[in-house]
Amino acid sequence: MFAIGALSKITGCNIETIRYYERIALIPKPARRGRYRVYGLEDTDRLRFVRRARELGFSIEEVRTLLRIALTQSASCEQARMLAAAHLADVRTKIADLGKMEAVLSATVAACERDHDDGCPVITALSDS
Amino acid sequence: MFAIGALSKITGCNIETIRYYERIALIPKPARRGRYRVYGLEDTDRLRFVRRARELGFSIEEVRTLLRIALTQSASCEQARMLAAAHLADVRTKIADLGKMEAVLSATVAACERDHDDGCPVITALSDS
DNA sequence: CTTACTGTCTGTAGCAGCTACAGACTCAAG
DNA sequence: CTTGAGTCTGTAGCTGCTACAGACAGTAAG
Repeated sequence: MFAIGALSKITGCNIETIRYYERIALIPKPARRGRYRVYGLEDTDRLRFVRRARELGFSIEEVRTLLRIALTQSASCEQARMLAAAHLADVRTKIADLGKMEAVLSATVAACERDHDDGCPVITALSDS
Repeated sequence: MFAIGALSKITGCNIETIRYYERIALIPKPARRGRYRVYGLEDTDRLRFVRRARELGFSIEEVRTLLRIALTQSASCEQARMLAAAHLADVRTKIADLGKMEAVLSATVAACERDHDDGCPVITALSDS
């Protein structure tokens, strides 16, 4: 049994964020010793789950769903896979979008390093009609 | 000279967004005919500039700086390049982060498609200590 | 001329997902 | 007894829009 600061250190999750997750009921309200929150191993596991899912880019609502799936006995694998697959597609789209940005940016920066005599290529790239 | 709806269509920028950009002084306050905003070609150029910069992922503050650079005679190429290069690095970091997510996600989804007999791999990946 | 419709106006509130206070309190060590 | 670290609640802020509500302007058809 430990306080919020310890939980924060263990999980690498900001104290304010932990309280935020509690407020939005992503993690359950913990027991109290006096007015202080006290946590146990289950809380650690749960928060770690949340944090990992967040690190993989799942939205809060998706994490909520994943938790629901994880906590039911009948652990609906199908549902979890669907969710993860949809999110994966999302991530791939984002990578593609960023890839396009990267291409344009690196080209313009390179052009700017080569010749910035008649107008900055960076500015030109944004101004061209 | 045209109204905000036309500007929106020309630039592909949402009406509400145009007004938002005006409010935060990213674009100048346009002339008015009665209470209606009227725009000209300069406004179109400026908004296009903003929109392009945003599409390349520059933040509002970065766009502001880019505009300042673009609008000064002495068009500091160096500054623009620095900004773009910094942003490029940022984009690359994001791509790398998303790439890591993608790897984990695709691996787990694939595992889940293969065998979901003893526990869903998706859920397990999030739960493992 | 009236009616209807479309476009525009201002102002404010909401979204995600935190983060950052202020100001009060509790508790253990020195 | 004091000091410092940790914790508490509650609220406001961040980015970059987006979505209303409720009013008004301008045009076209009947």
